[in-house]
Amino acid sequence: MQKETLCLGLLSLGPRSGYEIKQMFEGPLSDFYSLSFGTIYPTLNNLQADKYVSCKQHSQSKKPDKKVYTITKKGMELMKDNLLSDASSYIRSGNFGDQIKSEFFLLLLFSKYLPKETMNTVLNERVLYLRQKLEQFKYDGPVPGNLDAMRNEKSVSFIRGLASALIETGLNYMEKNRGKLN
Amino acid sequence: MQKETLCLGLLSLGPRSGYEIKQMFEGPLSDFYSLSFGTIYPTLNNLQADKYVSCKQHSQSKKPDKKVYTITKKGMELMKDNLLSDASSYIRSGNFGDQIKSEFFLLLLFSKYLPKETMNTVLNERVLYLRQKLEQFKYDGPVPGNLDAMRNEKSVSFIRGLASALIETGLNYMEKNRGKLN
DNA sequence: ATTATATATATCATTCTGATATATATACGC
DNA sequence: GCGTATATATATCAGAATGATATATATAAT
Repeated sequence: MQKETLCLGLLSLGPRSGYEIKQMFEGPLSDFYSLSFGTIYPTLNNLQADKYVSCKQHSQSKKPDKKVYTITKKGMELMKDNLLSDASSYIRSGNFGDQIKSEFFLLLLFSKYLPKETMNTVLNERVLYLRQKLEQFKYDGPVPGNLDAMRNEKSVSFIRGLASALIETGLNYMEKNRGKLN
Repeated sequence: MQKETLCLGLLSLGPRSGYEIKQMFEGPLSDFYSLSFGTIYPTLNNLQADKYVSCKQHSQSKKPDKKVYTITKKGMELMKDNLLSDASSYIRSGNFGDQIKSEFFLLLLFSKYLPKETMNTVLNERVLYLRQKLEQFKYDGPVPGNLDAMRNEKSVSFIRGLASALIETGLNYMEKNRGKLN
C-alpha cells in the first residue's frame, strides 16, 4: 500500500501528528505493517504541499512545534480512489501472500545447524512470545487516546479476532509437533 | 536474516547458481521470504571474494556462463556462527512478529471506504486465493530438481504443516465472520 | 510467424529503514 | 537533590534492498 494512502487512511480516523501516526504503528498495527519516521514526515510534508492534508502548528514552549494534520476533502477522495484502484492487488499479499518475511521460519529451515539445546530454548521462548502476543490481541481494557479510534472500528475487531485465531493455531501446532524437528 | 547467511544456508543444501537460488525463493519459500537478483548476485560475488563459496563456470553456447557456487568449509562455519549468534533475535519475527506486512489487513482496516460490492469481490477472491495456497502447501507430488533438496528437510515438513494449519484457520475465520465487516 | 516464457547474469534509480541529531519534560530510584 | 531512563517531537541521511531494465538466446505455444 502506498505510504500516502496509508497516512491518509490513518488521518481519516481523526487529526494527528506524525509522531502520533508512528505511535499507531507501534500499537496493534505493528504486527501487520509499519512506517518509519523517515517515511512518515516527508510523506506528510508532500501531502500538505499538494493540499491532501491541512496542518495546524501548536507551539509548545521550547519543544518542537506539534504539527497536527487534518485530512481534506481532496485527501479523502485520493484515499478512496487509491483504495479502489489497488484493492485487487492486495488479495495476494501478507498472511500467506508475497510479503511475509518470517525470519523465524528461516531459522527453523536451518535448525539442523544449531545445537539442540539452542533450538529448545528458541522454541520455548517462541511459545512464550506467542502467548504474550495472544494476550495482547485479546486484551479489551482501556488504551491510550491515539489508539482508541482504531479500537472502535469494526474492521479492527475482525482483524484482532483473525490474528488471535491464527496465533492459537500456531501455538497448538508448535506444541504438538516440535518433536518432529529433531 | 543477513543475506549472506541465507545464501549460504541455501547453498548448504547443494551447489547452485544465483538463478537457481532465486528459483528457490519462488517456490514454497516465497511465502516466507525472498531476495531479488539485485541482492543475490552481488552477495554471491562478495561471498566468493571472501572464500565462503567457490565457483565453477559452466560455459554454455552463447548464453551467459552458468556460475555454480559451492559452499566451502569456511562458509559452513560462518553460516553456523551467524545462525547461532542471531537465533534469539528471530524469535519475535514473522508470523506474528514485527515483519508481517499485510496489505490485505490494511485494506480490511479501510474497507468502509470501499463499495460493498468491491469488498465482496475482494473477500471472495481472497478465499479462492487462500484455497489455492492451501493446495500448494499440501501438494506432495514431484517437484523440479532445484526444489527437491528442500522438500526432504524435516524442517520443511514442519513449516508446511504449520502453514497449512494457519491457512485453514484463516479460511474458516473469514467464512464465518465476513458478515461482521459490514 | 509471432508471442510468451524460461534461462542466465548484471546494474541502478528509487525507495525505505534504522540510526542519529536536537531539545525538553517527566518519572523513578537512591 | 541528582542522575538515569523514558517520552515527546521533528528532521535528516547513509546504507540497504527492491523492482525494473538491459542483454542475449532457446523453446514452447498459438
